[in-house]
Amino acid sequence: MDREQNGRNLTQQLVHTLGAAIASGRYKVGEGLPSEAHLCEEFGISRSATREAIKMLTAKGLISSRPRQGIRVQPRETWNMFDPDVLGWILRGQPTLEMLKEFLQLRVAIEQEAAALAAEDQDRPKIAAIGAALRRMKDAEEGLGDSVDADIAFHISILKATNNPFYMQLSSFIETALRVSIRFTNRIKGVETASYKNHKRLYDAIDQGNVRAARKASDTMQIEALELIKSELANKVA
Amino acid sequence: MDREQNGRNLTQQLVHTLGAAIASGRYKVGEGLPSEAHLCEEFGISRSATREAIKMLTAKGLISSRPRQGIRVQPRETWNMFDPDVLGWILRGQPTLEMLKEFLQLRVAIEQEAAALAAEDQDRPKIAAIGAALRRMKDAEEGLGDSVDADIAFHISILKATNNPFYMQLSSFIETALRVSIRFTNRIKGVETASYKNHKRLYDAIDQGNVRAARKASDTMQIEALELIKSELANKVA
DNA sequence: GAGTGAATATTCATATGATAAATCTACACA
DNA sequence: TGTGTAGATTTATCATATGAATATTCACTC
Repeated sequence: MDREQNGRNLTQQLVHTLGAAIASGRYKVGEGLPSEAHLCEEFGISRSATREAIKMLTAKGLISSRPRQGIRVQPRETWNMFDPDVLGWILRGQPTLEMLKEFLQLRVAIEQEAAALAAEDQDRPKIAAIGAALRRMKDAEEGLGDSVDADIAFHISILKATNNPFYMQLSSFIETALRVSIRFTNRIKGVETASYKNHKRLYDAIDQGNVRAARKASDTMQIEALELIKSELANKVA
Repeated sequence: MDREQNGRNLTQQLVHTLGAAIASGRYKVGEGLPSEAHLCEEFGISRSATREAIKMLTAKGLISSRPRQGIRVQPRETWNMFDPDVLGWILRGQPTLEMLKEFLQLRVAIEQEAAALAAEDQDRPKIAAIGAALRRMKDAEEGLGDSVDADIAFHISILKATNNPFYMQLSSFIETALRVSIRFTNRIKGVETASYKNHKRLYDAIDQGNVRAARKASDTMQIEALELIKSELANKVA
């Protein structure tokens, strides 16, 4: 194993190496990974480090480990899909259009309601943070700063403005999903899709506490992207 | 530590003991847990077992561990709230009304869209499974079987009918949230709140592929509960 | 006195070897 | 054919030693 990989320690490195391998399907569900002893040899590290990596992957639901049975890949239903690492491993591979659609179907649900909650909650400092993110998007349109980062920051700031820890916790999920989606849609359309106008409409609705308008603005933004992907999917099949 | 705790091995036991302690707030965020060596002594187990438990909790985002700094409780934002274990530890404690409200706010988003997706997708076998769960609810009303279990099975079957792995993965989240919520609302109202009629309306909408009606039926079911909790919250404050 | 940097001590990280526990497999036996 | 037992394999746990990282302290310089 490449011991220079980032600043991570051995255990972390192995976790990411194996996690990515499992997510990519290199090890099939149900089948076994190499045994503990075999992994040590393969990566040239001690049993402690290996076992700790195995335990971390177990905690994320990717594998199980029992005496005499060995280490097995668990069915995907038990994977902690909302764990940022797991999500990253899945997406880092080859995100299929199908997968992108599934992401967006969840984003539609989450972000729409988040916008509504933010509008309802009226936490002024946090709404100000949304405004700041909006300005960053405008700046980005004029070449100042990265537009993808600004776009993501905007969406995250809305989640934070819900003051609901569950929505806040979805930040990393949304961030990952969004980054992949944006890259993908930009590739399809050949242009940047982030539209300042749509985002401003959403911000204004939240700022004014207009729950219904906030929900609608969020919905509008996402349905576009979802339709795009669905039509791409249809093309692929045809 | 009680070595007879379930069939779990030492590491698992320690994970659950510490996880529950952290979630309950026994160890404050930012502050340190006892050091590795101290934990070994306290629970009478070896360093390997202790370290593996620490790694599992790290993987779930509850703690961090660095040389010379020790083991620290991470801020709640980094906890994997959607990990069934973490969620269980949080709820097993004393779920506050506030927390219940937050759950429900997420359920509203998820289940509403899930119902819409199920109606749109029209996966007949899975819709049949929703019908079966509905019948179990009816039976439960007549004293055959547990009504809470039947209620939960109904909601889970809708998630499965979306054919979207992200929604499916939320099953355990919804199950936990639902079980706690039902117990709570029943206590408040002094009666069973599961209403067969509402659930049937939702099933019919999905069965007929009526996306709009499905969304609305799901929404109606949950807004009721949310309003109940909100008014309880208002009472408490007053 | 303030700031800088080296020495120190503490704590986690890794390695290794030994033993225990779990459980699958196969074989002998009824 | 079914059942129980012995053996083999693999993870689980323990114990101990050494390495690496870093917060703290304190002496030193300006």
